[in-house]
Amino acid sequence: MSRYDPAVIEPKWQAAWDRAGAFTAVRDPSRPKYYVLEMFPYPSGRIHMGHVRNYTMGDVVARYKAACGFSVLHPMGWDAFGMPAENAAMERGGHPRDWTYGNIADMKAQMQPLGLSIDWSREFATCDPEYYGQQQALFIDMLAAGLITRKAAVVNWDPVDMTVLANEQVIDGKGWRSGAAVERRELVQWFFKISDYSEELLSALDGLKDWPEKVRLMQANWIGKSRGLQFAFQTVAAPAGFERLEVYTTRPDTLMGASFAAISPDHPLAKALETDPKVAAFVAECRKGGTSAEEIETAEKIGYDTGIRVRHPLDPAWELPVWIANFILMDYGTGAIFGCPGHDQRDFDFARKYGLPIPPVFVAEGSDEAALTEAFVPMKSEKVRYVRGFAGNAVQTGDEGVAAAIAHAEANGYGKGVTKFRLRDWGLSRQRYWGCPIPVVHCATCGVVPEKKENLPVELPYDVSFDKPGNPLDRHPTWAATACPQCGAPAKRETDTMDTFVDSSWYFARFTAPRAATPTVAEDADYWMNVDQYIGGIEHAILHLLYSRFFARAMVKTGHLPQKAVEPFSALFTQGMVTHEIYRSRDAQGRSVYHLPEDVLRFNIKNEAVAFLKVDHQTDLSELSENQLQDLLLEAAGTPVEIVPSAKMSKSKKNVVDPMNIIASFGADTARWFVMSDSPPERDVEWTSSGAEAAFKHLSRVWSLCDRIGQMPADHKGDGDGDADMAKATARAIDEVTKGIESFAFNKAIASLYAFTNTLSRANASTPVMKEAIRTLARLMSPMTPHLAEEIWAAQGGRGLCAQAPWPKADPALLIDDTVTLPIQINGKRRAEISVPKDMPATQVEKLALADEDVVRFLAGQPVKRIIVVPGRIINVVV
RNA sequence: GCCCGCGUGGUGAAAUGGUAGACACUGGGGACUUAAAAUCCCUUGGCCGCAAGGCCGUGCCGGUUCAACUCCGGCCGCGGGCACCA
Repeated sequence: MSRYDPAVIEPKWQAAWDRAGAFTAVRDPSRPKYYVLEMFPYPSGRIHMGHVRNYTMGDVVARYKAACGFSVLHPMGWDAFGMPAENAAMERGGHPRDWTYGNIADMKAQMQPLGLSIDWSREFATCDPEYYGQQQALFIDMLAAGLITRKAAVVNWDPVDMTVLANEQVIDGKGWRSGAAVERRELVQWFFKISDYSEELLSALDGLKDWPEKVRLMQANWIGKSRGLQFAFQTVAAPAGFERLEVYTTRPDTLMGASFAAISPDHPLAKALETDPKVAAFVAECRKGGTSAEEIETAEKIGYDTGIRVRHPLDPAWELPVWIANFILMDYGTGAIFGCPGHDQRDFDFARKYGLPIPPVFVAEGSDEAALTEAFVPMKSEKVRYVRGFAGNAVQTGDEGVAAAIAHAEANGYGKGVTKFRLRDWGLSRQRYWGCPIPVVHCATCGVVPEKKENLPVELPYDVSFDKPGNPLDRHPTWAATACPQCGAPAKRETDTMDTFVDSSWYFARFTAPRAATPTVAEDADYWMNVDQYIGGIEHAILHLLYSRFFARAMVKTGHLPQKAVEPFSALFTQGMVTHEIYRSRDAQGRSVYHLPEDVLRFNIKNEAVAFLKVDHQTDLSELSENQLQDLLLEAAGTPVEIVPSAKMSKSKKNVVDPMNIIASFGADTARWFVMSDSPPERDVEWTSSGAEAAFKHLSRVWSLCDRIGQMPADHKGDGDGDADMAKATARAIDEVTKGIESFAFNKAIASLYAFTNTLSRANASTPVMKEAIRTLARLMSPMTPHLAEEIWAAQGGRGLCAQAPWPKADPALLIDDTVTLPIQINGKRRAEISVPKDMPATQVEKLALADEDVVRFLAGQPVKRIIVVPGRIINVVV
């Protein structure tokens, strides 16, 4: 009997696929197409288990769809611009370009042994000038189409390094390198006008039927459409030009609960007041810290009473103080609010802190007015009783109250109902080197002028240094010097580069014609778009996917994509992470020390997991049995390590498993089989070494089963029903695996394959039926374990490559059982079961059930109140 | 702080209103073996019981239903995102 040796068979079949050009995508109008895409990776240099899982999922779909007769496009590329390359250059020397291309080569070499059905001829990296040059062409067209603008934006400013920091570079309000307190500072930046599409991006979500509901919800909340009231307060004692203070509120029904007005520290009025040193000091205090919403919203709420007053719109005699407050965002609404502490927790906390009144506007229906200990914020759909209402009924829902308040304001001319969106324009300027240069020129006479398309790409210079902080492009001696594309006078290039989200917002379109001299080619985009199945991490649920949806619209508008591609991803699947338990010990100071799984010996004693460090043993551990090892370790009391529950694999916790080690020990098919089995793909999967071994054992069992069937005498006859049973089991396996793959329930498809393999290995059917069954098994396994499937296919007389064989079809007649087993519940608890013909009428089933001896015993003569028969499902007897 | 998820045996999970624990891992027992490894077979939610069988059980509390892991309300815990990480 031969041994299952993936190291031999895997390279062999990969070479065979290559020779056959099995995965080269060809535009074939006679066949339906299928475009499957996994989110392309950042080239960190090492693939990890998350990549293996992501690409295996895509590969299962790609191979399955190819078997179903589709012309499949399954490309791969590299999201290659970004900060890590610059950080590496700063920390270790070298150049971002060399670092990146080196990593791409390393990662590609690690991906190839997985046997993925990728069309590598379409590969590109976003840092290829060929790619980003086309991105610059897109930018120029978008600029001409009015989709891009320039305005001020707030950035994290490191006052010591004199540079802009990314949010992740701001740690506890301090710059990660300098340690200096970060400030918020305004800078003029380029923006994509994504907010022009707010309504469109929101309403089109309804059409994305094959997207997870949670992603659509997150995007809808992010876009944040709200209906509210905008009105102006008349100010008292405000500087000239600030006679009115515009505010926006989504709860105008709480207007009578106003106890103060508050403006953002970035509000023009706050700026006007900065001539007062006390205001200037307060505003400076507010600007400390980073720009992230998390940081701003969790910071302690502080305020400054400006001394200015505003008149309440419903009672000019009623004056409210105007505060500057750090939690008011200039980007949202008008940058000014009225505070209603009774019904907003932030306003409540603020009012408490500064001793402002907290009047309730409404109370729960049936309650009386009482002093509040926290803000009362019921759902807007809930009915409440207004004790300080001014519009609509005394008892009404919040929604009704809001509508009535807007109507009241409009009728009385002090405000109007407006719709606002939370979505802001997309700032794309980055003051960094390793990104796509923004293709514009600043000319003293012509102003900002786009570069001519024939001068593209505007290429990054290679001779840059990373010895100082700041943007190397900005301090390059010659690069920025150019001629104005309009007047020809000496002019300066834009030295900002683009956000890397731009690169990933259209790569899926570029894959349809990756070498074209234009961003896309109409015939290719027409044939291949849209992406039929997009697969990636839930962490991209909002930004990447929203930006791509915007870009698709922009590309339609500028003629680079057909109208049908406005929603570029027809179906989306978000997969979970790969996790691993963590091994931790403590050093002399009690600090955590983490250990790699490969340095730890882990086993179970009576279902109790224990782990020890593999250290300092003179004996060669590999020669000992597990029992001997247990004895040895327990006796020697090797350093025990604590097993910490699983978390996402990360370098800092050292809970990483290198896919290359797994492939070296067990082969790619085992790694692929394991990541697809057990856990549902949208959930996190726990990597366990025992699980990987079990996967390998199972594949070895399939291998020896194939061997055994191959050696069966040709004239072997099975048991009486052996052939019929095998045919039924085969049909069921085809049906279940097909449904599993179609519904992204790969774990269930694999469970069916386990069951089918068990049936097959215990079956006694005739030789031709057994051979047919194992060929079907090979076909069904091939999306998950393509190399093993080819080997079995070839051994059992399959024609051509398994990878190019059609998907098996189940005979529907074999899927139907003649009799069904019906559980019988008494008062909802299962007490008995009966077997009946599948189409027996309910009345007859009822009689049979009540006559069942277990049922009679349980009922013990009690009268039956009701009996429910769900055909083919269950019977419930109520007494 | 805000938005979105998730929570079922010792473990990964299955069941999406209808028999809770399919399929696996681990553990326990057995066969084979001089012995071990490998392989194969049986068993494996908890409690009570000699057994037949019974009771309990899907993070916690409450509700809807003939019937709830599944739907609704509230809480707890964990994870993802929050616009310059990708």
